[in-house]
Amino acid sequence: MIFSSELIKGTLKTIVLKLLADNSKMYGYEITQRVKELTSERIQLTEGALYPTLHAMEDEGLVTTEIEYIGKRVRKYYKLSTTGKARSKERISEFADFVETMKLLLDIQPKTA
Amino acid sequence: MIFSSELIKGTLKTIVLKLLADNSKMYGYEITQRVKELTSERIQLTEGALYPTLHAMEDEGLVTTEIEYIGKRVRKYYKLSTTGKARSKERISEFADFVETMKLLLDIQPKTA
DNA sequence: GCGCAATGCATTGGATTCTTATGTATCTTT
DNA sequence: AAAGATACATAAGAATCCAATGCATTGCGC
Repeated sequence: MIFSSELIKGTLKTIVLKLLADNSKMYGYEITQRVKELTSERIQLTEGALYPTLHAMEDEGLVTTEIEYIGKRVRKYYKLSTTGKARSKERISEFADFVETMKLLLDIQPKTA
Repeated sequence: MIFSSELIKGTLKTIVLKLLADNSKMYGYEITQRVKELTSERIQLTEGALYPTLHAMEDEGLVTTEIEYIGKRVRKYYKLSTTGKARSKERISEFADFVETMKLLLDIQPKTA
């Protein structure tokens, strides 16, 4: 089951920030694959959404980039700046709070694992 | 702290469906106030977002409406149709699954209450 | 009784965000 | 040699939400 894209809206930046916080550097395609893998294919980032977001994050100063060549193929790595690391923590904790609020609102019971 | 509207995106319909599932009938303004109250002001639905959504839900057959007059003032009640009730359950459970997936992805620890 | 805040409906313009489609190029597998 | 995976990118359009605005009624304070 793939989540309706409606739900995922607004979480893309948070997801990217988290992955970059855990991995010193990643490139765009790698991010899409990692998310697919980590979520058992339930969240699929499209490149049309991801690249503009990464560029915006660069403009905002949240990430820096470096180009590598794998053979003749270009690979553009992104890594978090200091600001980006702080932003990452902020967004994740904001999401956590949001989830708690939504759970109360929707009467969602904690999973008995 | 008010959640960044970015996060709330995509959850509006789910919230409305849940409130209508719990209350046999509600009107627009009441929904905005109830959400504000239930979330300690952290989620504030704007009317510009809510009314178009309610109208869309009516077109989709998820809700039916009835007009009441309080004095001379119009009040438009919304109630869930059978389809709407089913949709409500679907959306809430989808959100619950989404949250679990995101928690894994973001390494969010369950709150020790 | 007058003004302001609250109640209650609604629409519009704009911003933001994502999707779909397309484009280019290289590398790997069959 | 073709097909699929890797890897970048943009552009047009849809969807969704926000801020602003408008109208009308009701209640409260002074």
